[in-house]
Amino acid sequence: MERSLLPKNTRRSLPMSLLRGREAVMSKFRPMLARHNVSEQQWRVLRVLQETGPLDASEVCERASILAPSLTRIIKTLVERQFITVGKFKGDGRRVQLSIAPPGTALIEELQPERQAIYDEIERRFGPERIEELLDLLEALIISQNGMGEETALEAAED
Amino acid sequence: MERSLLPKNTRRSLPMSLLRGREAVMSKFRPMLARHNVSEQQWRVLRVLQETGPLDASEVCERASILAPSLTRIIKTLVERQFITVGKFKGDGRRVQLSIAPPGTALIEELQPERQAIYDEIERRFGPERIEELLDLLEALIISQNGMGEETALEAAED
DNA sequence: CTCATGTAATTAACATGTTAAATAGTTGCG
DNA sequence: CGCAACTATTTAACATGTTAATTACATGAG
Repeated sequence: MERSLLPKNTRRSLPMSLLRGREAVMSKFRPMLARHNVSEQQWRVLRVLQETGPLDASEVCERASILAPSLTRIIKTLVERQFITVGKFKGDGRRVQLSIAPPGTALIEELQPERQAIYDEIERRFGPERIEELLDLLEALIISQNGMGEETALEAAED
Repeated sequence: MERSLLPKNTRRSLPMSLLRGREAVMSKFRPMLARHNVSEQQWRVLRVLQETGPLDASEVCERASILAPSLTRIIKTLVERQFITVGKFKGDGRRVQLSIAPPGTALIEELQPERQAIYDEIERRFGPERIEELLDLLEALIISQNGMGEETALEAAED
């Protein structure tokens, strides 16, 4: 059976489409975050800590899809603004324990209604069923490509 | 009919899933680009110019999903490496005309086989039909959210 | 023609992405 | 115990994302 050729044009490219799709969604949330002087990434860190409870930095990186050097910088600003606290991780002196602080929780709760409204509008335009379909496909995509994440397909194909 | 609530957790969030999906795919291409000292964004500029022919900067921004200030910097490095050339745009002194140069074309052609192999591997793991499904859904998502791109859903809902 | 307005590109300033290297603490083996 | 190898985090250096301001040119109303 024949393999597909590469995407003919950049409009039909998977990385480009994922990027533009993300931008289409995030452009709705960005103004809200900007009004509260919180970056996307800072917001993701807050949400992860709120949702999961105290975590070490590596876990936050994993769950928020942020690289460790970026997180180091983000931690500084979030601590300065008292949205999170940094403590020692019990039993391993290398790790740091990150926890959300009351002002962080307050911010999340304050933004909750507007987040809901934005999400509703996105859902209304795109359709609730298609959102679920898309989330399912994305999850399947991620699972299908994981393992040997950083080696090239060429190397994998040479096994 | 009831509206859906916000995604319970960050794993099922549309922006996060799109980000992780893109990362899952790009991690396969990144090593190839790194070996040739080309960034993702530089590569997108080259591909757009190769595919479409000479364009002004705004068009490249649009097609490559790169903001104008980033493109200004990228142009400098691509010109230094002689991958593109910058000329005057006929009939409008504000615009610049970007064109791919022979070394740029050569790079794209040189990488073509490896790109194909990587793409084939991604397709093999995820499934050709699901790739098309995903691309269709992403296109529909983008179309559904466009127009009033930078206003908030709250404002849109207040009409 | 002229000036106010609008647009394309650049610059500025700061946050984040990204890879490599450095630091500090941990673990296991002899 | 003592050291080699490993792991978590940080730092460094540079590219890009992002918004606001600036510059240069274009356009249209009067």
